[in-house]
Amino acid sequence: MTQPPTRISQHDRITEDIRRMIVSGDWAPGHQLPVETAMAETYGVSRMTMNKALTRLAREGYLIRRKKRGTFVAQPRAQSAIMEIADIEAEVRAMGQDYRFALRSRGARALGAAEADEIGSGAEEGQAALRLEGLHSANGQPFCLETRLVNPARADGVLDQDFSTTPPGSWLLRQVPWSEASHRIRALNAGAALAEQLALREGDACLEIVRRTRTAEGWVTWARLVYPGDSHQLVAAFAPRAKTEQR
Amino acid sequence: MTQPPTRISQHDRITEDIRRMIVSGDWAPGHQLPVETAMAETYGVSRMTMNKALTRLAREGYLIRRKKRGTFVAQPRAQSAIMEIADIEAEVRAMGQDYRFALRSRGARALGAAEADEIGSGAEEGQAALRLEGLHSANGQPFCLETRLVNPARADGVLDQDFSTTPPGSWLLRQVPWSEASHRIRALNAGAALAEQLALREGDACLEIVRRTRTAEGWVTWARLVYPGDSHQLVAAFAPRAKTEQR
DNA sequence: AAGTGGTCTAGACCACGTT
DNA sequence: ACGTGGTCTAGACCACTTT
Repeated sequence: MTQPPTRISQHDRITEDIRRMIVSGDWAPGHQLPVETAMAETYGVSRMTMNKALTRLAREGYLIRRKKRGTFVAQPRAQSAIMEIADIEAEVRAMGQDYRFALRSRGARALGAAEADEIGSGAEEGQAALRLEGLHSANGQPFCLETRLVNPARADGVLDQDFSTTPPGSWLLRQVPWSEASHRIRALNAGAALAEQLALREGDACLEIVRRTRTAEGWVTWARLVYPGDSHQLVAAFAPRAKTEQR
Repeated sequence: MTQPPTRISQHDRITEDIRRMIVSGDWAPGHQLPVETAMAETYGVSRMTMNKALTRLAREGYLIRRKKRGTFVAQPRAQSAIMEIADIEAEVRAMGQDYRFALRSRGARALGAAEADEIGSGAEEGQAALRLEGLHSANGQPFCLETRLVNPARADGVLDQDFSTTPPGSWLLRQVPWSEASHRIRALNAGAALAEQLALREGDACLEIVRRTRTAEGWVTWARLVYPGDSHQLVAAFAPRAKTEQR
């Protein structure tokens, strides 16, 4: 009952073993696993340890567990996947390129009705907001045009902050901990103004990402990021094959 | 020591309690939590139960735990987020629209060098592949043009399958359990052929998603999905504020 | 009624990293 | 050396669901 000289924990070993059976197809979706106590005995561990592995696989979406029914291999999720949207500065630096941010315009003003509606999360017409527009560039080339609205009530000191060369996103990230964000991605044709800012021809395809950030207390910031479509792409590596943490 | 008449488990209650402290900002990033034993006593549970809650929060990315150092609130991740890419049929139906798939072309042939390179995951020039092209439509309007390559060696029976009205994605999902996928998203201008297929004007912006699917044994399928950029958008709701399952 | 997973405990030993 | 989290156990009771 003593552990062999391994560095890896029992429940990790068991978790990986079962996961391998599933992803290799040896255990097809719908396959029923032995009962917990039997598997514990098979692996030579206590039921608690076995339970830890099975519970984890269930939370990750590989298994479905039902009382009295048993434990089954889950159906893979319908062609869905997960895409990470990275921080712009980190993304540029990760490519080994020089990163710059330049503020183009700045102003404080009240929200319009359409803006408040777009922002959501309790934003109201007439509410004060800071509006910023700036350009992210990589090796001197336009990389992303950012338009941003910030709620001064949810970001203390934002009005005193100098964003002339520091992107507001980075500052906000440090100041407003643990906010939530929603995203929307689409393609659009560059208009005249956009084309000039991004050094494109009018009509060129661009990738637009709109990010809305909030805390439980209300909206924090709204950001629109526009990338030249031919040069930029979002990438998600081979990775999360199971569903997200379900909270 | 007996439980009060709650339906919720202790570790879930504790997990949510701590999570709330973090997302509300009461515990800022970097904040050090009391030691596990002390917190267990505070909550009136055993150390194992306390550990379950803390371990889970650490796996979800809210906490960083270091031996001898202690447990700390993590820094929020750099402006990253998670985007789900849904199944096309489900997506259309979710909008309450009529879904159709129509196969445009089909053929079996050997992979070219460039194709094999693009597919990756062990795909080799000269390897047999099934090539499919079809159009997904919603309420009779072109919704997405799909170009797909399938590895017959990894998808038994695919050559005998009739995809004239059934999208290959749905079939593959049922046949090839628990594969992994990587994704790439970008914007592009519609060429003449693409514009005709999607009923757009030449030059209109489109959203392109390339999905590569594989199992441990090798590549399964490669798919290119092109959406009219102005009508389609990817959306990720307010949700995963913590990092993905780390595996 | 019975079988299954869900939860919880009290105690123990270990690995690791700082001191 | 010491303090922290990491892991593990043997046993127990409960909740849920099907028979």
